Amino acid sequence: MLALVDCNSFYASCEQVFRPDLRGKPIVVLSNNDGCIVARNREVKALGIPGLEPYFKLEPLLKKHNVHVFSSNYELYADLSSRVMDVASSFSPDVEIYSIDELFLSLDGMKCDLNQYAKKIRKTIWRHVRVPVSVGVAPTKTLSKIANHTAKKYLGLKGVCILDNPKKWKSILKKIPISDVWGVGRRLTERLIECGVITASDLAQQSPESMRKLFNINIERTVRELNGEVCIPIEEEAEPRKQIFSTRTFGHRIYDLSELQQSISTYTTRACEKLRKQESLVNVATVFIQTSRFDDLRYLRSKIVRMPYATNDTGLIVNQLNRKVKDLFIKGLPYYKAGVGFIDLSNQYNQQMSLFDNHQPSRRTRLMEVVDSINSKKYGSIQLASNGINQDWKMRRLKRSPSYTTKWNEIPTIK
DNA sequence: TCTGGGGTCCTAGGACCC
DNA sequence: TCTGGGGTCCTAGGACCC
Repeated sequence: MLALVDCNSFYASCEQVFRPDLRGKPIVVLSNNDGCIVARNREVKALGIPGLEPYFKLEPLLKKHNVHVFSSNYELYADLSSRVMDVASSFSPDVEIYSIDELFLSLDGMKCDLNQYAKKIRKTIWRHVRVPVSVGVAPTKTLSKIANHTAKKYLGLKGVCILDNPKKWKSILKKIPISDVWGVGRRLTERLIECGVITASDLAQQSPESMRKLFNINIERTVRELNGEVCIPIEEEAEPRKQIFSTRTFGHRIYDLSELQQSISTYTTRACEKLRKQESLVNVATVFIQTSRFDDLRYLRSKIVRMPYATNDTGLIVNQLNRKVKDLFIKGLPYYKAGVGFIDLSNQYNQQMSLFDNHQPSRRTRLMEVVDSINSKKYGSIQLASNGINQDWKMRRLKRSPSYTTKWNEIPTIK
């Protein structure tokens, strides 16, 4: 058996941890740049306010209902997330942290009442971190997602749902629309409904082989998982990413090549940190700049860049990419977003060397290690001048709450 | 004043070469 | 009148997740 522990409207719950006065009040959290609503708590959902909609469109409605609005505060969420993960991880030797707000726990070999155990997980996390979670228990990841979804939906279940035999999950699956199944998105929903597959139960009854032929191997896995057959195992060691991206929309439209290059330099720095963390080197990268799809002048161009050798050297990569930005840049356009992606990676310790190829000088490798170790103590202590000083293009976060747990001068005080 | 997320993986199709 | 292969690289965009 497998437990999926998932925080309830995580970002909104984080905003309440140090603001007990907001308990029971409606709260939304906005995406980067205060663009879209990305988290709504139960009270907001009850008002019928939709998620992933532009904030400026819903602002009047939110004001009318006295909804509390927060910019995203990733410093706070990341810190509270790691506390939730620490506490939850103490309940199983085998865990997989799946995203910032959810993790899978293997309960194999546990000789205990699953319902009692799930309740204890929930209660302990609340006591230690003051973040509410729901726990879904089932034999496969896909079913535990459904169990978790059910635990959240029916208040009477008190945040816990156990689907440990076919009889239990079969009756639940009939009530779950196909679009709520993990791995089934908007497009697949349309196509499945055309085939008469409306509920999760309908999908579970399809033959896995024919689903593979009609769609792809992932749907086959979903069908099998809905029947209790494990196809997607717990991965304790995160597989290294095959691609690494860092992209952002700007705080406002920018027109200036040097500002674009500052942003590319900053995003490349971030991508390089992810790259070194997973002990990879980049062979091929891509860089893009674009205008908004809502502006009259649509422009999106990207460029593939081959590195002279497999590298994790921020300085070298920034230099290579910023040269290409110059080629992509057209004067006079209102740029809205830019980004970099490392699309061909190899392992740092498993390089196929050639007698004549260049490779990264070892002093550069050591330099990167030193930079990372300095920045691990205080992020941003040391960075390239090419990132810019003022960074006027950076995103807006006008309604950000304090970083209560990660900045000395923002620690809450008790009067 | 003006506002519209970010990340990973995958694939269709065009350009180019032989 | 319309057709005629195979491989690689690159770009654009889609699908899904949170």
